[in-house]
Amino acid sequence: MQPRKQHLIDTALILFNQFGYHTTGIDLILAESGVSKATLYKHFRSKEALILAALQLRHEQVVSKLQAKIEDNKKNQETVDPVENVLFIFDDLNEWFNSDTFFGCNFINVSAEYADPAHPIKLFATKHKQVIVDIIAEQLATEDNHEVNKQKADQIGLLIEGAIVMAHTRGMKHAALIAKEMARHLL
Amino acid sequence: MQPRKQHLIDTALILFNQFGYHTTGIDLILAESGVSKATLYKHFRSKEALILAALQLRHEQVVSKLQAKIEDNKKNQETVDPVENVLFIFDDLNEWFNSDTFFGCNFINVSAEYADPAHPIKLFATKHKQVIVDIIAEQLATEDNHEVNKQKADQIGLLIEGAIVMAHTRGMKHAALIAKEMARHLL
DNA sequence: CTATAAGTGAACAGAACTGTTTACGTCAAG
DNA sequence: CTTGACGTAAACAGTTCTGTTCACTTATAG
Repeated sequence: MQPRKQHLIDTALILFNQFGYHTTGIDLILAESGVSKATLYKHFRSKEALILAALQLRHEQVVSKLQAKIEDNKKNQETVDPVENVLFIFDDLNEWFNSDTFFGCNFINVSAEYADPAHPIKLFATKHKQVIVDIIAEQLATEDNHEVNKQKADQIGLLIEGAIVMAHTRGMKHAALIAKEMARHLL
Repeated sequence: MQPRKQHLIDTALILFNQFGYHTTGIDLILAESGVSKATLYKHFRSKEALILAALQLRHEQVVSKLQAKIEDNKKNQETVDPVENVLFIFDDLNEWFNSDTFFGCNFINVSAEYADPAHPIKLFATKHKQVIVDIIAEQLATEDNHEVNKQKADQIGLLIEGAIVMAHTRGMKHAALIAKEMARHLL
């Protein structure tokens, strides 16, 4: 990956998340990144392609951080505890909400702006959410009863979404702690 | 309220919700409503004013439906049951998710598009969410301990947001039933 | 040294939007 | 029957966006 291209994606991801996908124009991304317009359109054939690349980056960030933490937990545990191996997610959310880089979830936000369920951008967001829940289900897996695991994973997923929206639209930075208590109660 | 003005607001609300706030241009609203541009700008000084009017309408719809159901429940109960007086919300959500007029929550969506917390549109969305939670807290009120009620109301609010996002971004129309089970468990 | 790939800057086209203005209908109430 | 509020149609101004093009520069590997 050429450095300019990567820099464009990095910059675009931040700006899209902070200001929205329609609101953020190409020119702002160019000004902020210091890249010329011709270069942008050499690497991406449209704004939509750049949005998808930014979402792809975010997806990889989230998934790899999640999996790294899971690996880490497994190393530091002699006995694997499926509950604790999921609850840490809410601590991560808590950190995120209280950072100065929290402007809501890219995928929830982009879903709001690209409403058509058949739109590639919306499809990507849907897929991302599904992947996260699948990873959670995997963590909750015990020897038996996969159906129950999937149900519990959906419940955790619902709590995550709820916490993000609560933190973003109501500004309640402690939403992750509320969700964590609820998750502990349910698991 | 003049009929044209009301018709503009009604049309705008539907289109904004279905297609998004930036995507939906003035011209689409005019074409769909059959009203002229001059008339629109006689009633609203800007697109933003029309958005706020549409959100106000939606706010009133949600609040009045909620309160009507609460009144109804109180009449049909000899003993007031705070839990059942809140759980019905998820049945309403379930109907909504399975209707053909579900395109996510107006206020969550508009929060995604207008990210600046000081923007009047975002402020309106924040206020709406707070009003809903306050109504729920009121329902959960017993003789003592208001602090606990507020906490439980926030939990219910979180479940509602989670269900909406789950239904909207992942297309899971049964999300309200999942949330209802979780709510019953928590209350 | 030179060929090639990558990038710049600036102008431009074309589309889409918001918002304004003007000249012209319609219709009910006094 | 006329006045005034309400509405229409259409052209227009002005801005903002995406996307294209082209002449020119820089960096680097062989």
